[in-house]
Amino acid sequence: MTIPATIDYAERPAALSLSALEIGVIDFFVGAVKVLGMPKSIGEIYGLLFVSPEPLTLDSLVERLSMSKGSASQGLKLLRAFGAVKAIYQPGDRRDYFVAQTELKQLAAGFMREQIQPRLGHGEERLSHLQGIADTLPDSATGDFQRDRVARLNRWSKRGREVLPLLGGLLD
Amino acid sequence: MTIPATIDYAERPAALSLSALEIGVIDFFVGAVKVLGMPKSIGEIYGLLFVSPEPLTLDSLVERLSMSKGSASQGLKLLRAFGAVKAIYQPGDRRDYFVAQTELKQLAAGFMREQIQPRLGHGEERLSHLQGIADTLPDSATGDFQRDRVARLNRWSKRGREVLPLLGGLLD
DNA sequence: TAATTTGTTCATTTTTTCTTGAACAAACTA
DNA sequence: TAGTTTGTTCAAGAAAAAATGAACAAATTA
Repeated sequence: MTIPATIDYAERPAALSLSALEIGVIDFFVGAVKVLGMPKSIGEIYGLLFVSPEPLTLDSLVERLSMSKGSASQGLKLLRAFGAVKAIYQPGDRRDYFVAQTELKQLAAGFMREQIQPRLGHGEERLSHLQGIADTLPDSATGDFQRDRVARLNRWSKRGREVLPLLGGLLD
Repeated sequence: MTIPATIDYAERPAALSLSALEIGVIDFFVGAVKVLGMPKSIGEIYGLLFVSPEPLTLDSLVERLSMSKGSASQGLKLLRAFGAVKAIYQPGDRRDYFVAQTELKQLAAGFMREQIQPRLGHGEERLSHLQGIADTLPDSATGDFQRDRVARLNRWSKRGREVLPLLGGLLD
């Protein structure tokens, strides 16, 4: 298929342009990952894989999203760690092909495991350190107040550990 | 109480230094607000109010946290919008005094209302736009696949609207 | 073996977000 | 009224996060 001489391809280099639906879906996921505090490139990659009926290679993501190879590689790495994307084998082709994993429960579990749990762990450590300090506080009004605050933090933490696992059940 | 001449107060200007417990609690909240995607200053302000037995003025926050008046003012504004901090009236003093609101359920509700709900609203809009595009897709394999994807997004959205309100109940 | 394809890593640049501080307004006080 | 205290806003600077692209490694092919 040849190209009419009147079109200026300097504007949009070599990329196969995205359809309105693709743009819309990508836009949706870019917004979603922003809510979760992740970079836009993650939403772009996942979004395009999510609407694509066939698996895509790293290079096709780079081309269609006009994104650097570095970003695409890093983004896919993270998405695989989440279990949000998986690589599939295509016979007779050395390249990796990627597809979106679309089970909401699984996506939530991956996000929890990779992003939330590690940080909560730090919180627990800090909390036991705090408990140590609280135990040495003088037996004054201020000391009592502050011990009470630390006790409250411990209740929050306990509540968090009880509630988070229930979320999985709500998403099946 | 006088100050031994050997200590160099040039390092830490005029601020009343923080106790180990205060530092620990602030550190805990700085970590927590990071998880929620908020600036560290928010965690510092809330943390100090949380451990303080008596209400604090804007100026005392500025001084004890070595933070600019602008940050403190902006931070308190946001925290009040969340319902995480409230201003209380002190007779005979023109200044505002602030205390931390410490009901977990209420904190979660404020976060939901101010940070999450508005962004979910945008998502809903985008989604109905997408549905419009999906309806015009040709009756091909690709069209069917992509309509299915949009249908899946709608199910996710519906599920989200069902599940989020339940969270409040888990935190009482 | 040399050249090519595919993908990763990471130092640098770009972009975004946060903080600061000065200008301002409102409420009080001398 | 002029001056002070208290708090807000916002432009500009600083810091943090994300994207880029070039160097590299591994696997493959000629």
